[in-house]
Amino acid sequence: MMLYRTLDAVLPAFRAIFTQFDLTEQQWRVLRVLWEQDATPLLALAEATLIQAPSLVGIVDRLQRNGLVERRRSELDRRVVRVCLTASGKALEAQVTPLVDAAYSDLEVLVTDGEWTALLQTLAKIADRAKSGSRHSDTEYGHAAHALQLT
Amino acid sequence: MMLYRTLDAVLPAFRAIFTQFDLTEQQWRVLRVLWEQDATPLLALAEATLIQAPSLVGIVDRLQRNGLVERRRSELDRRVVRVCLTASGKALEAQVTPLVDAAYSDLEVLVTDGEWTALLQTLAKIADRAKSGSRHSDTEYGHAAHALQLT
DNA sequence: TAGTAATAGTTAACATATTAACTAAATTGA
DNA sequence: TCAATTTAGTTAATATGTTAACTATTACTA
Repeated sequence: MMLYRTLDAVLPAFRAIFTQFDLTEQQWRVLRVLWEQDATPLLALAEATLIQAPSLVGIVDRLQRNGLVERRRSELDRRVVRVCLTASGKALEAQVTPLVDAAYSDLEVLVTDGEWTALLQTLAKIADRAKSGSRHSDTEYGHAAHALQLT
Repeated sequence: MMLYRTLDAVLPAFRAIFTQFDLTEQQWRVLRVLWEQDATPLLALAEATLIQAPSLVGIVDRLQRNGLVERRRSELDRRVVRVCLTASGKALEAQVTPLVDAAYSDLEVLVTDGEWTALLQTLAKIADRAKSGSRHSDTEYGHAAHALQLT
């Protein structure tokens, strides 16, 4: 899959940045959301980062262990756990973001503006339509419905 | 990253196929290569599947445990382990491939031919140039060289 | 209002990714 | 020819992905 090959080529540059701060790519994805909206409930964080809840639990565990975030149980709805930045977690933004932005800029130079917007549009289109197509397989018919859809 | 969102939308349709045959996506990627070129050395398999060797060891372990492949040590160069299909492994191709091809066809319908080829070309361009760019960071300079490159 | 269903988060079990270190076998070069 | 290096594959340690099941709360409904 070409998507994999592209990720495979692009990610190392970003990982090189993250390892300098003892972060993983996923941990950065979580922090990036929190830098925008602190105190996000865990499930909302899962949706925003495209990381499923069970994975996120471990990621937040490790961020917490490293003193970058903390969990706070909501008083209004005691099922909700809000993930909050600590002082160190907040401070990290100023260090990491410039490097990541610069790496993005390096990427954008590789293709023309037109190619870039066309790429994002096509990917968005595929993601959108593929997702709505696969929703039907979430019915009680399961695999059978999906197999039918393929023929 | 849009690439993630796209994979996230596209992969479930394929996974639904694989689970019917007790396969994972990675196991299928390995089989797909073997169906083209049986008896492939493990490291060559790693390169062809974009799966790193340490991951591949476990994947081949499980394929072997399920009776789909077997390991054969080369006589010419006794370091080399060739991964070979068993009869069941070969038989699986006729079952899985049609379903996967159909799923691909479903995807191709989502966008025009022009968008599709433009997408692949742009991704290939990015993958190619990003990879050659990051090769420099494999020098003795390590992170330092990379940080410089970013400024 | 008791009983049931839905929701938020977590745990469990297994498969995979990533980096470093390690073994065995081959290759190289003084 | 033998010591140093390289190569193929593996192991180890840690982080993440995936699915199912489970707990604690809250919301819904007869």
